[in-house]
Amino acid sequence: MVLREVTRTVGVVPNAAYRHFADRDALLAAVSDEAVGQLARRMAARMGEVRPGPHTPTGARLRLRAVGQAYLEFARTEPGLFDTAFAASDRHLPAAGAGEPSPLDHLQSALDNLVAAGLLSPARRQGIEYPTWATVHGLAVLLRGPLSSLTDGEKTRLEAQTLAFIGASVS
Amino acid sequence: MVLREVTRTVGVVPNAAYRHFADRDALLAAVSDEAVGQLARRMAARMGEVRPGPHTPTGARLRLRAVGQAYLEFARTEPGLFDTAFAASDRHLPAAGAGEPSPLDHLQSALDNLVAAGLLSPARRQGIEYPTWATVHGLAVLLRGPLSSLTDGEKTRLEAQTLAFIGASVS
DNA sequence: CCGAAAATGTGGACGCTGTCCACTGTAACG
DNA sequence: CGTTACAGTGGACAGCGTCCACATTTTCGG
Repeated sequence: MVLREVTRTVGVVPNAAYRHFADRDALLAAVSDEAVGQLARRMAARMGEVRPGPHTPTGARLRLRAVGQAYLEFARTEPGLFDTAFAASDRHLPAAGAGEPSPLDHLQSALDNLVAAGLLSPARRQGIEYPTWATVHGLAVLLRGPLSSLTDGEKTRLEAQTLAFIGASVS
Repeated sequence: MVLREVTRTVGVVPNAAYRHFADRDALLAAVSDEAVGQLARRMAARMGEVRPGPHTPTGARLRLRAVGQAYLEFARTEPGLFDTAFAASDRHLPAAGAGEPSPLDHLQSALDNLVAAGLLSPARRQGIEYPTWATVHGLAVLLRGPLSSLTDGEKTRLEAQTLAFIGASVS
């Protein structure tokens, strides 16, 4: 339900796709990589909008919040890309080589800022990116699944509460 | 990739399924409901194993942990059912009518115990089931996706850290 | 106990999907 | 200009979910 659909919107016969992608999964993986990149860029943009310096307490806190907000915003405004990003790609873990920073990289640096600002002890910092990621990711998934019947207002409030929930555990 | 597969393992022609389910999605929803029920029962079982009383501080904390552990254990030992549970069902939100308690019901009561034990203020209790659920659910999803390459030991440690993460935010 | 009615299963077909093969057209370039 | 790589075409295949008409079994009230 993907390959033929893509070739159709491109206006080309299904087999033409095989000149560019090995199979359906390779096509999906390419879209997934693009989605991960978009998410990362959106995170970077939201972090860039924060005024206080990254090593000030408020600056660090606002940056962590910005990362989470960008994640949830992406999941809500680009549901298709969000789904695809987590349906196929291996690009979530920081790229071994160079390349643009992954979403996880941005989360890491936001958490490092909290440490630099003295809000998070290095001991608690250890490995906390995963519970943090899980919380935001889980909310994004639940909001598109079992909680999809909530109103937009309720969803927004829940997003705020969840980011506060993270803040309480992370400092 | 479901309907014909099921009828095949049952040893029956594909059309026979239509005597029992309206279509593929209805079949999937039925399996999903069963999966949600199994998850709920597993939670209840783990909570039942906790010795200290539900309204004692340790009892309340251990019950919340038991709920989370049951969730993560279910996701790891029954990946197929876990996926299906969240692919179709509407039975995650507490059943409006009677019926057996949903997974969310168990989480709610564990959180209520924390309040009764004096570990969680009623104000913070408000709506906290969703960030809590999101954290555990998100971890379960990430462990089967981007974090699937972790060793079993790393996964177990991460599960423990995540439950501690919740504990830090919930009390 | 029998016959009607309900429940369950069968066979064949349809349009859709991803995929393979052999073939055609077209652009690049020494 | 001719070769070579590249991109697209046409036809076919098996598998999927679904629909229809038909057969078989099970259940039950008179």
